[in-house]
Amino acid sequence: MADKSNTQEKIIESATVLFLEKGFHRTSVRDIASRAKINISLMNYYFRSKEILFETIIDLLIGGAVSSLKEILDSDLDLNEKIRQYINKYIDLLISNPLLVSFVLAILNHSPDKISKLKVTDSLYNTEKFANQLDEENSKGNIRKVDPEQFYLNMLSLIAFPFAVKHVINEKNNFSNEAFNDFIIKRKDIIYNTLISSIKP
Amino acid sequence: MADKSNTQEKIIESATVLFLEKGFHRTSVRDIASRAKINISLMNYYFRSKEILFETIIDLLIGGAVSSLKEILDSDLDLNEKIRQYINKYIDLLISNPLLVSFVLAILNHSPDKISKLKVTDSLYNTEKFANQLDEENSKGNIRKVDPEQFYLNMLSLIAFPFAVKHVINEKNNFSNEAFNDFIIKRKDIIYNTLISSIKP
DNA sequence: ATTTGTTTTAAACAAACGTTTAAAACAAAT
DNA sequence: ATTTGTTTTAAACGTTTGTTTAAAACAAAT
Repeated sequence: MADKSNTQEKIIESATVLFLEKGFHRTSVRDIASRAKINISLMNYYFRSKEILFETIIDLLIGGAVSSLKEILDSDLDLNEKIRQYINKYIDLLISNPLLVSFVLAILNHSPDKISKLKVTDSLYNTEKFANQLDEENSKGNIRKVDPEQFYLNMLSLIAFPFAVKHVINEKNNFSNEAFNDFIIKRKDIIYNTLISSIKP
Repeated sequence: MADKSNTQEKIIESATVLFLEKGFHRTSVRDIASRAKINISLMNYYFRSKEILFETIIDLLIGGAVSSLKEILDSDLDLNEKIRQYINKYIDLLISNPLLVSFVLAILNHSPDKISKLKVTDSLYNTEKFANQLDEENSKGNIRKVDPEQFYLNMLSLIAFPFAVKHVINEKNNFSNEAFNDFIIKRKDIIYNTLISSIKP
């Protein structure tokens, strides 16, 4: 038999790049086929439709990425250390795939129904343990009283937003991709200090 | 003569809503025409192309919005008061047009060339005065030493990002649009305190 | 009443889209 | 050597896309 796995992988690889770069609607099946150097029909042969191919790739891209973040958030780590590790892991993850933020935001705003069925939901929605931890630390007098929902959103905003405006940041500061990464890596400490000083009693 | 201005406005109004909701590529000229209850050809009669109509609307939406923010940033206000006013005005602006963030982010990532020619550039790029102010306040010993670029990005992230994930926030917390606005208005103080406590000496 | 210039209309354009079809090419099993 | 099942191919499918055309409708000026 012919090499099924090979072409299937080629389709996913090419489609992933294109979907990340141009989004769903700007990417045509002919784009995908020509980049993967395969016949157009093979896209419908292996995946039943462009839509299904897209959802497959969403799962591949997002599913694995955020499950590791949820682990940290649900761990028994000390609050400060948990925040530190969460920031570091999240930023490392986004540095290795800087288009992920824009990709998710695009899906969120063009087809919100798609995201709620996906694994992102579980990992972004379930912040109960972290919220309880914040409440408990406040009861002990270790930190100020905060709305956990707002605090978590602050953390997420400071981590993710810069990747959504990467183009602007780079143009404004004449950054190369390496300079952008340096700038982002510096943010690990900055975000940590900002968040910690905002809850210090 | 017939009512030229009326139809032109109808086109802009309808196209604005659709572009904001669905973006450029998901909005067809037939969508625009049927919503404005006009003939398809009139879109090409008043604006030469869908592209030009889109750029016209970008200028209308963004141009006016951000120029008022730049005024605050370039003013001679005391640092704390400037930060306070900037946050408040920005959030008020986004509450009155909650789709603006997603709209700009979509343009940024699908056609970055478009945004650099626009008025957003001037208002987002020129943060020199604000940066100098931060440096000066540090020299006086009033605030900690900070990278102005990072601090400004923090401010922007905390303000804008929640609007980019409005859908997720609402679903997670069972928020109505009013509840979301309440949640966001509470952020005015939260963001201010977070930023100020991060630069306190 | 006729001319003039502008606005609106219906119809069609070529191009691109996602998808389907039916036959060819291929490798393994009988 | 032939059959079987899978993979690949070329061509066409019917829609939808943005845009153009040419004629009609219209209001104001002569």
